[in-house]
Amino acid sequence: MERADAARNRRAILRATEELLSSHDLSEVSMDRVAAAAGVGKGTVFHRFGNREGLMRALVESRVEELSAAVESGPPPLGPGAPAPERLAAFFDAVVELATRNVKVMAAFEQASTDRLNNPIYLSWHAHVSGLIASAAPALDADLTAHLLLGSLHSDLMRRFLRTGETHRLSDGLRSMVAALLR
Amino acid sequence: MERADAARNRRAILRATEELLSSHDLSEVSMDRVAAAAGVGKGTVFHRFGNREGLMRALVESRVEELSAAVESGPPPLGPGAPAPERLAAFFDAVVELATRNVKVMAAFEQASTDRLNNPIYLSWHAHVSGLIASAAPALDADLTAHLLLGSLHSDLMRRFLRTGETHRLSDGLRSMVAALLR
DNA sequence: CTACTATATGGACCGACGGTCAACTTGTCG
DNA sequence: CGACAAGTTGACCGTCGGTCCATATAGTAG
Repeated sequence: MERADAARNRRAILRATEELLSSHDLSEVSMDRVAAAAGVGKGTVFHRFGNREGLMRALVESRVEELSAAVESGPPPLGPGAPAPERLAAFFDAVVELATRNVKVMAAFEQASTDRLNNPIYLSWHAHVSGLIASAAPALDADLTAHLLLGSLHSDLMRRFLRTGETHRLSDGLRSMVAALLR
Repeated sequence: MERADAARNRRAILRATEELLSSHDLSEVSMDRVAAAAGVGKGTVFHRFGNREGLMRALVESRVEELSAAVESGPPPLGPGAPAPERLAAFFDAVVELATRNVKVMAAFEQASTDRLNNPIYLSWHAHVSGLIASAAPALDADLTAHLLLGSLHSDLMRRFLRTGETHRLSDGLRSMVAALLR
């Protein structure tokens, strides 16, 4: 069990990080500043989250949970039940939507990651996409194709299209890419 | 004109960086170490290349020149003359080959870049790919599609497939992706 | 309420980093 | 050769992520 004060601080730190990220440039959000903004000592931040990557991952995870649940047991087409191509399209729509709503957080996590291909979030997304591709187009190299598709979704691109408000172009483009691959 | 000693130092620095990158982990290649390995003062490195990103860019540029020349005025299918779909396939083959032969350098540049979508190398590659897509498949969002394809080629993925010696899977996968899109 | 313990806390401290700068040296050219 | 532009240098700077341990406190058993 986590002590009550520890839980309170964890929430305060996550909230402070989020707030700093939304109002400042990524390079200005240091661990010291996070601690100060959360009103705790720097040691506490590291005690709770291990390191910068851990903090950013926790932040991303809090945003991703909902999507994971919807994918695993929500209604089609995102959840189980719909044909693979439709599930794929729905998944990428959802990811783009999620990512554009949280660009700053995603960028922070991306930058703090040492091992982008092996973090739990990427792994679960890759497993999902790869599985769907394998069942919809057995002739494809599903594992690799999933990597290629997910690789397209980096935060720089998100920012570019978010800045001009054209996030629909992103989803549309990905949709037609998926469609073309599965044809 | 660049003075003789300056030119000599420039070459020494580039050579030292390359050597350090190939024999050490990326995180161990600091500007101090580069200077020491090149046998020059730290100030010289910054005087020549501006900052870390500039140094890494110069290193990448030296590897990329040949490809650029081949694309602009070499023989088909890489150079002008061949149909757009074949030029595209040839281009991605060449980029994968180039990138796998220089993973460490590409990774170092990628990590040091503040602005991945706006550096000169990315810009020229994007212009090339985007132009070919536009002429081969006018119905596509060429600009975006080029970003998506190029986004797939990050150094983490390179490393993954290089480690197991399966770089051909990368080229094959990209080829079929391009083929599917232009079909 | 008290005593005890496991857990949490904070901030001084650390080594390393990228980057600057002013004093100094050296190549170049008339 | 002399003079000046160009290049060189490494001590120095502020900041960063991360550690450590003396101190404080929540939770619990008696």
